[in-house]
Amino acid sequence: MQSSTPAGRAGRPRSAAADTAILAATRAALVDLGWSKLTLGDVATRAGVAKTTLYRRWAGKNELVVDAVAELFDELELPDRGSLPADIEGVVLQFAAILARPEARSGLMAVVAESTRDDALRERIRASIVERQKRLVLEGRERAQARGELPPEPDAAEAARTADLIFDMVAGAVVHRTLVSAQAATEEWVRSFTQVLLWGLASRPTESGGGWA
Amino acid sequence: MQSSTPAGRAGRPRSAAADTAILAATRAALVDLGWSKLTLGDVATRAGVAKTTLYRRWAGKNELVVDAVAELFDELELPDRGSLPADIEGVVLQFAAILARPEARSGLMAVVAESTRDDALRERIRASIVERQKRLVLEGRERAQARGELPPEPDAAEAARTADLIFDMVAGAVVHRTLVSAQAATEEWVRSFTQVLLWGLASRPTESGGGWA
DNA sequence: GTATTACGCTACGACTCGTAGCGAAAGCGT
DNA sequence: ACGCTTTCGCTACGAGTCGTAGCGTAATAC
Repeated sequence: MQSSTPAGRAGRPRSAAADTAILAATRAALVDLGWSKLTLGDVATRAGVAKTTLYRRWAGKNELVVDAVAELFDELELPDRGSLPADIEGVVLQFAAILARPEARSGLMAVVAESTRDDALRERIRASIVERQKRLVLEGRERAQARGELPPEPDAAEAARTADLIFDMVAGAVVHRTLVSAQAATEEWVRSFTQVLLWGLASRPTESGGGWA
Repeated sequence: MQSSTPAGRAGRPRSAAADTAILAATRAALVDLGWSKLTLGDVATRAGVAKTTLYRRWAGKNELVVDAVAELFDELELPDRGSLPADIEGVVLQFAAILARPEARSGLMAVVAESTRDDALRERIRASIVERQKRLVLEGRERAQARGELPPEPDAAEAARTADLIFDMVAGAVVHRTLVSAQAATEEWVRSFTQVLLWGLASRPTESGGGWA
């Protein structure tokens, strides 16, 4: 016999308020201290919970920061600006605005760095951030196809490869511009970037050889 | 009266061998431990020097890792493959090969993350890695112009902006592909990426409005 | 009411940090 | 050859963080 509660075990349930408080405290600590000087003890104090509570829910600093940063990117949405170039510019500007926030800057790159030696962490990042935001590429393409700006995709595998390429180019360029080159992704820059991306994509063959434009 | 030695102060000179040993030991430690678990004491032991010697030469872990990683990218060179697309594909593949090495993966992203909160560190990265490798973009453009594949640049400022855009797109996309998406930059991927980049750039107006193609 | 789980708190050994102090070693200039 | 200057290796140190264990209490399901 199953219990009446869905997946509920017996006993005192975990406080959902504590979760949100901890994640918010983590972001605040990232702003004040950055990743390397962030300590779990400090986060616990800021959140008003015991350090042990933190260790009961997260395996370590990496996992905690991934979850704290992942929430930031959930506010991304694809604005309907009327045309594909305008849509892309809009979402890129949103992405740049998030990366301009210190809690995203220091946190995101740090966990990516750690993930190069931790497969489980990399998978956590992929699932909770990367794959989650790839929706924007897919939505954008669907909307452009509905507008007639893009042709339908004949080959599903090729379409997936193209989506991956776009995502790597967009996210990579914006991250590199803002974090490595340390220059703001201004509207002018975004416009130039979008133009290069779209014209370049227009040249892509559908596999056989010729472009579709 | 100046001393005869160029910039030499009196006293025992610093061992150049120690520098190379320390940087090599740092890369070895990055491979074995990654950035977060790398300790300066361990590096000193691996290099066969005292921990105090290390602190006399570098301010901290960040600066040390920047120097250790920067050396990796100095082996990049622009191969002459006969055409601009082929040249780009060649250098991108080299870049991807370096990023495939664990000492580059974990080290580079970690110091970039730290640099978001440390202006001096960011400047050190910019000078010793970013600006240093931007030469590849400039060389590639010059060579393509000599071949007649690209027109001469009328506006120097616009040319610099374009070079920055190219660098952000190339480095960003490769880094994102290999480190975040965690997929190898295969020849097929590099070919697709290069095609998009070049076709996109071909569309760029020289400022007035029309493309030059 | 009872079983079960989460929570807050304290304390702990192990480890790393960055620095200070010392004597010895290695060049530089005369 | 000789002193001057700087670096080097070594040891030791207080401060801080880590992750865990143990305990009594609080909150929920049955």
